[in-house]
Amino acid sequence: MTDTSTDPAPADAASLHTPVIAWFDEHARDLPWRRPEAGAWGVMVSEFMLQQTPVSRVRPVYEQWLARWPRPADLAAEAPGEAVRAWGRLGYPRRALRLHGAAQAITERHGGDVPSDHAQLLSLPGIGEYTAAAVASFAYGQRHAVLDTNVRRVLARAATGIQFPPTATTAVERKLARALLPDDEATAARWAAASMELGALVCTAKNEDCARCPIAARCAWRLAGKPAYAGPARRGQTYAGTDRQVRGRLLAVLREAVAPVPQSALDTVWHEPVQRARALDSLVADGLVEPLENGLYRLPHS
DNA sequence: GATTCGTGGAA
DNA sequence: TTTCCAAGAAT
Repeated sequence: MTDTSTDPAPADAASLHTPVIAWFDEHARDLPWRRPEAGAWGVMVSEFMLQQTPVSRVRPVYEQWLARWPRPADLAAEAPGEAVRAWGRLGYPRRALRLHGAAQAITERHGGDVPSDHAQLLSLPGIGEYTAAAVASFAYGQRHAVLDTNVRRVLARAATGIQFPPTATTAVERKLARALLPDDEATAARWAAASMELGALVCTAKNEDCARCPIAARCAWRLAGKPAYAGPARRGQTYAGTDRQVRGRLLAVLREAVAPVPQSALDTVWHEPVQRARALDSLVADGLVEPLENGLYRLPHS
């Protein structure tokens, strides 16, 4: 072993927490779902909306939702189609359906309060590994490894020394995240939010700003000379011409409509009849569109 | 484990 | 203009 006593310390757990949390105290964005009045329901709604959708687009829709449905029971009492309509253009509208379903489950099984138990959260529709940990940590201050794309990138760089984490979360990443979790519950929750914010604002996927990073001196990736990503090519997602685009156009028509629309109104959104029919069928299968007996279509009423 | 599922802003 | 990618989940 060579003498590395003059080199910066490697990124062990304790040396990361303090500077990252201190940075967070100074630079955290004032987001509505971080305010105390948001409550667990506000945190949960924001987490659904933030799944693959940027903060800037979520913010206005979030405000509308919380004003209209301040508690889970308020949303649960609505037709699911109203959730889909209010989802607007956030994308991935199945999230709206799942959030509505989660609100119903909370109303029926949890007395109308967002559960604090991780396993109970995980059992709700639309809540997976990340969101369950996020709600438990952000809303209830619990100690969980919150592994979103930001945290995974921060850990990949600071601790592992690679530019990007693997495509899907691995067991190795989970183990690392747990090992780096502060022992104290409140500190762990703070660390989760802080490390995520660092990835969102400074340690970004493109154009990372190491000059503003509180742990740049201990970052394994930077110390290694920031080697380029060596893993498999991350194939870009084409969109034009896909079923997803057709589904999006079909649903846009139904969101704007105040009454059920005829087939002919849906036919105008796409020229190719086979793909058009396949997309509509898939929307019906997903429960996002409700076909009526008279050949009309609408957002789901039940 | 690989695919599918929207949308729009920025580089 | 094209490409990247943004607090993932479900299958």
